[in-house]
Formats: sequence, C-alpha cells, structure tokens
Amino acid sequence: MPERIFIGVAWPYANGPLHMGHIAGCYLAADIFARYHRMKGNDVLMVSGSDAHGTPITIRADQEGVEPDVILERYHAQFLDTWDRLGITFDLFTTTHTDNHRRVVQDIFQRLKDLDYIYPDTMLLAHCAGCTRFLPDRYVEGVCPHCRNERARGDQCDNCGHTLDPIELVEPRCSICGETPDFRDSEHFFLRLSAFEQPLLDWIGDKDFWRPNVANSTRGFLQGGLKDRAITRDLTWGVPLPLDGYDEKRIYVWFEAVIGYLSAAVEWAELNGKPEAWEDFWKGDNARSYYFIGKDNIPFHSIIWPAMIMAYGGLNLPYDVPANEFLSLESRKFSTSQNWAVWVPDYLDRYDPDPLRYLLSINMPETGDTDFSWTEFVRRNNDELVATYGNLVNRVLRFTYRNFDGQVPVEAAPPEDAEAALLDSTRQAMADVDDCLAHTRFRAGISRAFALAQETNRYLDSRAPWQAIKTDRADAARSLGTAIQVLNCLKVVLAPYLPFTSQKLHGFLGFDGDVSSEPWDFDALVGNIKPGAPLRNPSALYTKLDTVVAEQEAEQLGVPA
RNA sequence: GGCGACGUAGCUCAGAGGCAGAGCGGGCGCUUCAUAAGCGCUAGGUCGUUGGUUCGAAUCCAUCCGUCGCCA
Repeated sequence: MPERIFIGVAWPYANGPLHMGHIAGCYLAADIFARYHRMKGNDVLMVSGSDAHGTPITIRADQEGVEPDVILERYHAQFLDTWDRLGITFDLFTTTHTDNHRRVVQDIFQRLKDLDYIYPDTMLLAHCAGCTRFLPDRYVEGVCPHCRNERARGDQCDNCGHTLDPIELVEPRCSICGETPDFRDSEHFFLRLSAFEQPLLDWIGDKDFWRPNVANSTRGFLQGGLKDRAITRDLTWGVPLPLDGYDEKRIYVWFEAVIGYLSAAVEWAELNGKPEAWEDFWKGDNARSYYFIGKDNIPFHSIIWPAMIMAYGGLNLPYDVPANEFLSLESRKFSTSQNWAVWVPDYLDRYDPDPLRYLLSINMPETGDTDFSWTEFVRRNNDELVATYGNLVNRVLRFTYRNFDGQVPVEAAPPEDAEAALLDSTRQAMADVDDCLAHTRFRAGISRAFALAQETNRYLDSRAPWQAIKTDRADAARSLGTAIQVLNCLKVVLAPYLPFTSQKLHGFLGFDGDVSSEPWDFDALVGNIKPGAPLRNPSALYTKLDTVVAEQEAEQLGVPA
C-alpha cells in the first residue's frame, strides 16, 4: 500500500523576490523529497503559498502607495514563475488571502475558543491619535533604551539588535504621521499555549530521528516554559475574527499562516473535485507529515503548530520537521536591504536550473550553515557536473552512437567480473540513495550518486572500448552496453535532484515520456535497456562556465538595485 | 543579557572516544572515447585557544577567542 506523504513548506512573505537562501533553506529539499516519494509510488501532497498578511507587506504597500493585494499579486505571480523555472513541483501553491483559508482559519479559531484554548484579555498597545488607529509594533519609532539609537522601531533596534516592545521606546512617535502615540488598553485574544507544555514534551520524547538541531532547539524552547500569546492585532489587513464587534482587529499572522498547511490541503482537494481527499493526508497512521522550513521557523512548526493541532484534535501531528540551517553568500549573511543576495529570477535568466540545484544539494545546510560563492558555483559546475557526470554521459553515448549505428550495442561479449562488480555497485547505489532520501539526508544522497558516476568512469578506463573496438567489437559492445545500463539507473536516482537533465538523458537513451514515471528499481531499469533499441544523438547535459563569470557576478553583489 | 549552534587540508564540507577523511584545487605520471574531459600516484592539517576527564580526545567537560541564529 502506498504511503501518504504530506509535505508542508514554509510560506514566503509576498513582499519581494526569493533569493538563494530561501531555496537552500527549504524549497529545494522539499522538492527533492516530493519527487523521490512520487517515484517510489507513494501519494504525495506538497503545498505552500504566499504569506499574504503581516506587516512586511503592508509596509511595502505603503512605500509604493498601493493596496497590499497589489504587492501580493505581483510577488505571488513571480513565485509561481520561479517554481516553474526551477522545477519546484508543488501540488498547490496558493496564498493565505483566499476565502477558503479564511474559512479554515475561522473554523479553527472558533473551535479553539469554544474549547477555551483561546480566551480574551487586554493588553497595552500604541495608539496614534493622528492616524486614529492602533499602530503595529513596527510603526512605532523612537530612541532605543539600550543604545540611544534615535531610529529604533517598536519591534527591534537595528543598531544594537535588541528586540523591543513599543512601550520601551524613549520619545515614541508614529512612523506614519510623526505624532506621539499614547498607550491604551486593547482587547485581544490569547492562545493558551501554556496548556500544551507537557503534551508537547511527551510528544517530542520519541522523536529521536529528528535532526539534532531541531530536537535540541525545540526542547530548549519548551524547557524555557510556554507563555500564552496574543493571536490578534489591531489591523485591517488579514483574516477577520469570526465574531461580531471586532471589525478593527485581525488574526495575527503567526497564528494564521501555519494554518495554511491545512487550508491548502482542503483547497487542493476541492480543486481536484474530491473535497474529502485532504483527509487522506491529514488523518490516520498511513499518512506522515513533513515540514520543510528554515531554522528560524523551528518553534512555529515544532511547538506552536503542533499545539494548535493538539487543541483542535483529530489531525495528524508533524512526523518530522527537517529544518535546514542557513546559507551565507560569499561568507556574509543574505541581506535584502543591502542587496547582498542572489535573486532566483535573476539567476534563472542567466543560467540553467540544474547546476543551482546541484550546488545547493551537495552543499545543503543540513547540519550546519554553509556558504554559497560564485567561485564555488563555477567550480562545482565545471569540475563536478560537467567533468564527472556530464562527460560520462557524453563519452558513453556519443561513442556508442557513432560506432554502433545509434543503437544499444548488440552481440556483446558475455559479462565478466568487472561488469558484475559495476552492476552490483549500481544496485547498491540505488539502495543507498533511496535510504538517504527516505531519511532526508540529501547531501549524502547526491554524493553517493556521483561516486557511482566516478566508478563508471574508472570502469570505462579499465575496459577502454575505444581500444577494444579496433580488434574485438563484442568487447566494446559489452562495456558500452554495461555503462548504458548504469546511466539508465543514474538518471533515476538523480532525477529528484536534477530533473531537467535527467529528463534529457532519458531522451538520449531512447525513451519518451516522463523520467519521473520511471521505476526506482534496479532490475526493471536494467531490463529496459534492450540491445538494438534506438538511442538519440546526445548533446551536452551541462555547459562549462568561464571563470570570469564568478568575478562578474561577485562584483554585482551589494550594488544597490 | 539568556539559550542554541558552528570553527577540521589552499577551497567547500564530512567524521562525534580507538591509526586525521572526501570532493575540488596543487605536483607527477598514464590515457585519448569524451565538453583539454577520464584514470592512477602524491603533497598538505598541532582538528580555533587554554585547561580538564580518560589507558586513549578532533570527538566528552570547562574556559576564552571568532562567526551565526533564536529569545529577552
């Protein structure tokens, strides 16, 4: 029976383009995992969407003098285009600004309130008389009480890094109109997180297969004790409360956005004409939920969202939260404001998707932060992708195509130890990559696949079909035929990582159809290579990049856009 | 300030008590089917610092230095 794999991926704020840090943080890993499970014959539902609410979007909208949904639609469209070009295969990438999402959020809010897991209380908030409204934390500016920086914001001081409460600011002022806000009581709703401290500790107790960084930081967070948190704000952009008399309030984005995982599954089911189908992925032992996120998001997915699911009842808790650490860029952290970033749409305008997928796979920040540099990108492309793998494909297929009438060689000499060893190794590599992917060890998986490519290069050198063909055509037929069988397996194990070039190789090997429909099965794949079957004239899978590319790209970093 | 990580070869990173590793780059050689690609051999490191535990520490503990993140 196929397993049901639900894959939730972090929801990007729709207030700017995606950079490579986002891809390395969660999207690539999630996609590799989804593609792998689909090839294994499991049912996969991978969802995410644009986070439409939250102050970053309203701030950007204010800056541009447009409504927030203009910003949302612009970047949401760009995200969809990016996924398409980079090969990130969501089953649904929606937004949190849909009627469906609002209904699901309001249902959860209402039920948790009925169960007394959500309760009203008052809190002191900044109110601006000039704007006649309560101010989001970020909209209050003033002098930082720690470092005396005069331009500290109500949520944080950018100068000294302290996080702040607006009421701590000296000489607070409204960042919109400049008036001095007063602080007044406002009624808000709170999530009773404190009730879930022990249930969460019990739940996480047996998660010994979680990545250490995720498990440790979750336990640390829980040991610090859980406090109830406000889940509403005085805003007009966001999901309204399902209650009368709260028209000026909205459900706070951290509570509402994670519900997107559920609402997206519901939306997906409706779009597919099977309104109940989401339950297959959310209920029962045969369904497992994975949440791919960056490490900054860990507590929301290992604590808050599980607490909300526990409170609601009847839905599956996360099975695993394989959070990645961070990617740095030329040894510095990504910074949108300083334009210290490689924007994914820009990358895709200039280069192919698979080289980036390769680099971010082999250097994925799985266990610790890793670094992206353009020098490294060019080097890995030229010395590993092109030289080891692309060249292996090219040397085998081109030589075969020219010398064996464009067909899989026939009348090969009987296999000997060398062939048995290489094919055994191929079978083992398929099992190893399988195991790595099943356990979200993406870097180890692609390394293993490339080790097989190297081994195949060694095999070819030992058999030297370019020599053999002069005296013993059957000998050359044997070694090339064997190498082709290995390529047929490599295209499969690499397909989750390098889907575009695997598809191309699939075609070179004479097959039509989608490489992702190929079986992850050594014997079946070997059996599919039939002597005399037509091959197609191969072209290069990857192209070498000039090293000046690295210099030129690096020079553009940090230049104001 | 509190918490959590990270620091290993020129570069990017594995390893987590038992002889310091891989890929790439460097040097030497072989090869020529292939995108000057492939294969073999080789050099190189006091495993950030200082102490401690241990028969034995890159690994465990403490300290300091540096980097990063989260929280206040």
